[in-house]
Amino acid sequence: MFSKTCRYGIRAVLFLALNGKGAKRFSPDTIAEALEVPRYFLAKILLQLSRGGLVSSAKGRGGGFYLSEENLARPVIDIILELEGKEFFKGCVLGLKRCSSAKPCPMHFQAIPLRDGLKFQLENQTIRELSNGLNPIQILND
Amino acid sequence: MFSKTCRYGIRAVLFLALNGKGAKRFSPDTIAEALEVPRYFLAKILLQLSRGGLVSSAKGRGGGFYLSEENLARPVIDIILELEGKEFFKGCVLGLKRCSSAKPCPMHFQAIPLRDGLKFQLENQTIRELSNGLNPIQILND
DNA sequence: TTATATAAAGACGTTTTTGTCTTTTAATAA
DNA sequence: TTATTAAAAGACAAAAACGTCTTTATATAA
Repeated sequence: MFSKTCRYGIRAVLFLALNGKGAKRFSPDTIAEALEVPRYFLAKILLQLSRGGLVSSAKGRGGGFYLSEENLARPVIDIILELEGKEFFKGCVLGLKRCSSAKPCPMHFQAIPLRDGLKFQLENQTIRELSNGLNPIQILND
Repeated sequence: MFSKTCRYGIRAVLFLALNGKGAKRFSPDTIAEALEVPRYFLAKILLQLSRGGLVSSAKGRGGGFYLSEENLARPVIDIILELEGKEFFKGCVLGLKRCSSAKPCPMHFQAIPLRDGLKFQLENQTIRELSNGLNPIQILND
C-alpha cells in the first residue's frame, strides 16, 4: 500500500505529535530507536518532510525535530503526497492514459471510489486530529 | 496502487478473455503490441501466471497463451495474489507487526475497511465476469 | 524427418527503493 | 571564543523492480 518511506514518515510525524508537549526536540536517532526503523534512512525522510513544511527542525545544540502549530494543522494527506509524490491519488489503477468515468478501465468503478474515499478522509483530517486520543504504543512495532 | 507487473498481467489476462473466442492462441509479442507494454517483460509475467494456473499455454507451432474454462472461472483476486504476492491484502498499512482491530494502528479504521472492501469484490468476481460486457478498447492505452 | 514456430529457462543490464556512512554547516553552552 | 551538539548535504552500496536478450525444449506442419 504505502512505501516504507511513507510508513516510516507517518509514524515519525505521529511520534513528534505525541511526544512533543512543551516544545521538545527529537533527533532522528531517538525517533528511529523508538520506532525501530533504520536511523540514517529516517533522517533522510525527516529532511524531506522538513523541506515540505510538514515538520520543523532546529540546528545545533538542543536542536532537533518537532511539530509547530502550523505543522499540526496540516492535513494528513500532505505527508503522503510529500513522500509518495503528488500523483499518488491520481491516475488509472491499471496505468492507462485516458481512463475516466466516461472511458473507464475494467477496474475503475471498483477501485477509484475506494481510493477517493480514503483521499477524502485524509484531506479532511489534520495531523493534530489524527494524533488526538492516540496511544503512543499504537505507532510502535510490538 | 498495483505494480507494473500486476497491471500488465491483469490487462493481458483480460486481453485473452476478450479475444480468445474459438480456442485462439496468442503469443506474448501479439499481446504486448496490442497493450503497448514491454514484450520480454510481459512474456515473463505470462509465464508466472501460467505457473499459477491463471492462464494456459501450448508450446510449439500454433501454440500460445489462452484461457481455459478453469482459468475463466478463477476469481480476479488470484491474478493479484499471484503477481503481488499472497500477503498483498494482509498486514498493517503502516507495516506494524501486531496491528489489529483490537490493537489498531493510527490509520487502521480508515484504510482497512476500504482494502477489505476491494478484496471482497475481487474475491467474488471471476475473470469471465470481469471481462463480460467489456469493450476491448478498455484495456488499451489510448 | 526436417524446418519452423512457439513457450520455457536463464543470463544480463538498468532504474528505483531502501539503507549506510562521512563531511559540512549552524546553533548553543561553557 | 571554543567545544559540543545536532541538522544538512552528499557519496556510496545493497536489494528489489523493471526491462532486454539469448539459448533451449517442444509441438506442429510440411
